[in-house]
Amino acid sequence: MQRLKRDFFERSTLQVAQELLGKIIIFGKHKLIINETEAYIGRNDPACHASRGITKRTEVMFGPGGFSYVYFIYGMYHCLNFVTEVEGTPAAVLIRGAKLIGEEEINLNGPGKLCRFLDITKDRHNKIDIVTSKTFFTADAGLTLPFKKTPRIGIKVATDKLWRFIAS
DNA sequence: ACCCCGATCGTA
DNA sequence: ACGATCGGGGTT
Repeated sequence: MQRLKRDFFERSTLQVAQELLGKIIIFGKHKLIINETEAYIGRNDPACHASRGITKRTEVMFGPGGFSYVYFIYGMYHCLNFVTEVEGTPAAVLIRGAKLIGEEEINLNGPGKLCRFLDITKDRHNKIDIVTSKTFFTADAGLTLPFKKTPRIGIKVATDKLWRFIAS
């Protein structure tokens, strides 16, 4: 198991989003395999929070890759992203689905469900450097999963982009 | 201070 | 197909 370093995240967001499939998230005592992701890329992607400029919420996306971006949505749910690209290029990969390893193999399909299960909140888990954290990080277990590309879910713009990647 | 909308989910 | 539920961000 090789921990993912800064240079893994500071690359093309589409590349990172695809390669994150099959990678491992270590979150405290939990281990999960990522099986669904979406890419949100910069100022010209109207679905990307960062396309409306830098705010308190989105500032982490403008920083270096390898940080968590956790936001609150619909008054009830949190969503987990990993920031990609180098500092100054705001982009991130939304973790839409993952499967627990070891313990009961629950499929956490949906970004809200994933965060609810792991009790991830923006107050505690936004802007964490997952390249250096000892309790929240990602790793390569040598697994590559075949996947399909589809439009992103739950957005009303840029639905022509096939930027959702789901293990198949 | 006010208003509209949202990278969701469970139920119908 | 729809409602729950409230923070974020833009506007006044």
